[in-house]
Amino acid sequence: MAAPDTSQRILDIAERLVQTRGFNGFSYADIAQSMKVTKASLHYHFPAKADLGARLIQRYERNFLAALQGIDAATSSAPEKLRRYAAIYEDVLRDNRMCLCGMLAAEFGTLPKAMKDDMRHYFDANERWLVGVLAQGKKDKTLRFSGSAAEVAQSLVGALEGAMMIARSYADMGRFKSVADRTLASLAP
Amino acid sequence: MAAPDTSQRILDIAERLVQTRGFNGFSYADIAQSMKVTKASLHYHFPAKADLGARLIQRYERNFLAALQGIDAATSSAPEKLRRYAAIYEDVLRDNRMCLCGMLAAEFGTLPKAMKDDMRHYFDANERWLVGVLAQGKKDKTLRFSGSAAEVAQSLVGALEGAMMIARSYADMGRFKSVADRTLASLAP
DNA sequence: GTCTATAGGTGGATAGAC
DNA sequence: GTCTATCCACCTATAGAC
Repeated sequence: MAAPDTSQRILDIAERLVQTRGFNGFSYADIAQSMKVTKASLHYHFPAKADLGARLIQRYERNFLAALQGIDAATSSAPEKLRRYAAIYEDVLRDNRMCLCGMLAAEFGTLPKAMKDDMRHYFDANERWLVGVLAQGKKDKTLRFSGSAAEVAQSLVGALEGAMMIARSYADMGRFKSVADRTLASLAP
Repeated sequence: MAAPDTSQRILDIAERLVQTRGFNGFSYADIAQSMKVTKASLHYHFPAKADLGARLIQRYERNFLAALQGIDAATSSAPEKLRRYAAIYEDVLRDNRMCLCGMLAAEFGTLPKAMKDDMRHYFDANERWLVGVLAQGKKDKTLRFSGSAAEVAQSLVGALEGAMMIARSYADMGRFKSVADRTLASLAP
């Protein structure tokens, strides 16, 4: 097993920094110190911070979608899929991180255009998957809800992101779990 | 009516900046430019940025609690109180702002200790008021929910903050309204 | 209270040697 | 690919005149 290449290691460290401190809350100096290289080396891999940011979101979405495919492969029950979906958020929070794109949503006003677009692309993909699960659950009567699946998907994402953000400020996992459980329970038939 | 004093005008401008760009997304130079004074003048009123941040949260909480008292004075119906509570968020969002403390929750990892404490104080006060409304609604059977009022209050705050944050990224008020309506409807008896 | 001037630090970014 | 050295813009903050 080769060591992960430098670009990937940079992304790993930058990802954690954005998730804990925000895109405006870290600098190349932070990454350089953590990797024991100079700032100049980092600019070889990612010329501008905006490049780093965009690549960060793209990789995050790719990994997230892979996790969703993993859920699809592991279970066919709609309620169980939603539980595992919420469990992904829970794992991120347990690591004291915020969702990358939830964090960027707060900083939206200061982001380069490309990052704004990539961020929305992430939420769109997210909600498309949820709409599929919700439609399936409604069809086989394992889920019940009023309104469109798209509206419910938006509510779910918003509720989980918001609960995550606040629970992190209280360093209280239980707070997140209780909200997640309540939210999923509201879809029980 | 005297013009608002300088400290208040600084707070007004800083408040909007934090709500749109985050605490790490603006500088004294931004305020100075907007007020047509020098940065040095600002330091006379708020020696350090951390002082400004803390006073910002304290004033925000005071104003928010006053708005909640206004709701209590205007109506005695629990469901109507919740609708007006959500309408406050909606008004903030319509102005292209995020909730001040929702924004700070994202930046939590980088905030001075005093600001962290003040921020949680805001959410605590917020939830205390909601718990009162929820208890009243349960008692007079105008609201129905399972679990404790405290859990529901936390879910409400999280759902509204999260929906707000994401809707702002899409510049889509409808997105927020639909989530808020759904969330309140889930408490109907 | 507000100004000019400035200190001392950090930000992102580049040139050019190795 | 990584380094040293450096640029310049910007940051928070202070001293001292007015």
